[in-house]
Amino acid sequence: MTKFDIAVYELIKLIPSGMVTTYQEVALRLGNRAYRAVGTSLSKNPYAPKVPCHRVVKSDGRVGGYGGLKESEKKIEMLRNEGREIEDGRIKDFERRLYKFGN
DNA sequence: CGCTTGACACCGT
DNA sequence: AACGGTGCCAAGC
Repeated sequence: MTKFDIAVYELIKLIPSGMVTTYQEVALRLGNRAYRAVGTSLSKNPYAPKVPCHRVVKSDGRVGGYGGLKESEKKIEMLRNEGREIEDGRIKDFERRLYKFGN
């Protein structure tokens, strides 16, 4: 557990239910381009579901990994339960559902 | 230290 | 559109 991890978790807790954001958005909000590092931190997320890491997806609208796996139906189902429609691993109307952190 | 590994992103074929 | 290579940054060993 590092400061970086904490920072990531704190940001992700701000994502409203039903919204999603990207690894890139999180990294940019932290002031760098550590999107890979963001994913690494989430893969170790000890606070699910307090930290809704399932709401963090790839910048192209694809769902991405969850639970330490590259692919996860679990993540998709959770997003569907929040109202997102997902087709073939990709969120429909992704751009419109994207939550951006103000700086 | 230096090298490798990711729940990623971007660019050129 | 699909692939592969390269860049990015924190962690682990």
